[in-house]
Amino acid sequence: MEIRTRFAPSPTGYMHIGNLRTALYEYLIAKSQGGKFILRIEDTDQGRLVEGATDVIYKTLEMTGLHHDEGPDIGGEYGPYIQSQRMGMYMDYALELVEKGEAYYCFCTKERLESLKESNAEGAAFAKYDRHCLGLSKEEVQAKLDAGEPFVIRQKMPDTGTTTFTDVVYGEISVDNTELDDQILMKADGFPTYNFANVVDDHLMHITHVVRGSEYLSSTPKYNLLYKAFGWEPPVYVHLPAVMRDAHHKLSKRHGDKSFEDLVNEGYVVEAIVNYIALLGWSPADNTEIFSLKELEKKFDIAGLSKSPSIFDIKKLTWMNGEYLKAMDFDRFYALAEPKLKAALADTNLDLKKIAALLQKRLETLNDIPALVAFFKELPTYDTELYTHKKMKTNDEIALSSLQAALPVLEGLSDWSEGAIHDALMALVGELGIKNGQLLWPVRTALSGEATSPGGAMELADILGKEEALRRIRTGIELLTK
RNA sequence: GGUCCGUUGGUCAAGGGGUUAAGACACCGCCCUUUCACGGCGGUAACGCGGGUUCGAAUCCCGCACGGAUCACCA
Repeated sequence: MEIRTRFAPSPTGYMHIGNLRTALYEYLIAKSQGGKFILRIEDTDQGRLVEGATDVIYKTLEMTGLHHDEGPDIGGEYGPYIQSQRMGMYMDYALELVEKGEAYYCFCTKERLESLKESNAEGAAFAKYDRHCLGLSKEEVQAKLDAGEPFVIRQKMPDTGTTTFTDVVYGEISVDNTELDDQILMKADGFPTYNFANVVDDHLMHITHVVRGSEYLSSTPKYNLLYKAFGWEPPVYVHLPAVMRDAHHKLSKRHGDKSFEDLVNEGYVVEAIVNYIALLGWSPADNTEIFSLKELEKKFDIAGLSKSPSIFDIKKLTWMNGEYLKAMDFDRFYALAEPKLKAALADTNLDLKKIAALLQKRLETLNDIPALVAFFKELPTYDTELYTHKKMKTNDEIALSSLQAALPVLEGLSDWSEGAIHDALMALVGELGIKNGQLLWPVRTALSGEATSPGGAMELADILGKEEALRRIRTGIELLTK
């Protein structure tokens, strides 16, 4: 049987990391078995509708490579794939259940339900519906219907026994049927409740594996009973532990946690984000950690899913991002870095590619670029203490004489290339009989004005160009002469 | 409160009766090096608690504690 999974997000305007991980696993469960991954937009919460929100979903799936096989934008056999366009069909299904005696009309007012809860007493937050309307005769129901009384349709739960289902990650779970409330299937406005619509949609779309957050674990018995009431084959359930911000809170946009697009804007590469979240709640049979989506499709196995929540660790993502940056070919890296470099180094004639090449092995995120390259544009004011470096065996005095010796040598260079600069400076080191660092550290410092820089003396001199490099060395000599 | 679920280093996690309890991130140290990085090598650090079962328990069972989820005419 072909595996079919679905991603059913609400269009909220951004892609939550937890949702993206759910989508990833749904995609992988299907694709690792040659199945289909379906997109269904659950937009029935009119109050939460956000302009352009569905585009965010399409765009995210596109960027991450989680291509769906069926969906609102590309169609498919079991549409429509937008829930708000399916609204007409649910009442018939609910009525079918009423026919079968698996559901019943309820005319109770909200006020009555309210008072029911209040009378429930002793701190118990939960009150089951008292089935006031279950005993209504056909005639009574018809009379109320004819009178135009508003109604809902409730699922009739079994009075006895237990409902058991097997979840792929959590194992066998049983619940006493007396725990189950006669939940509402159709609301008074004629629309289905989320739970009901979900079951009907999943069945109609031939979804074989329902993959969702573990918060649905406790309502799954009701889902299963619904399938049973219809005489439908229930799906395989795969409940996923939450992605947490810390030990006590789920990741949430409202509390300032980053969405997928936030991370992208902060300079994280899409592949690294996907790679990292794949590992939040799942681990491969071997010990590898870095893999592409394609590799994941081969490697993925439901057995590697874990039961306990995992905390999103931005530090590890950051490390992984650096790994991706280092591993990608230079052209791609340059394409990503160029906009940042251009912005940071506007109005200069610097060779951006050379700078990018220096940067590639030292970056963790693209957004680190501006701070790392600012000195190329303008020499920062710096303290001469920078010239003192224990390991390089330098101090102000040595730095001054080194810079003074280097100046004429560099001034006399006609070929201003990294190789030529290298040869000239190394020759000078030999001539002076000092250690490499005693010449090169002061030069690097004078050129950058920073304690650390992407690249050493020769590289910086080359990129800055003869005129600017010499100017900075003279500035260094001046500072040290005071 | 009822019900359901979870608990291995700071974090992600492997391991499912016998292990010196993997690996990765982070942190620390050393090496390499013209800085910083990269790279290499090494180090600190964990089975929530209490009972059982067993020759032997991180692993199986039962309690407990702690944490989370859920209990809408929301999705």
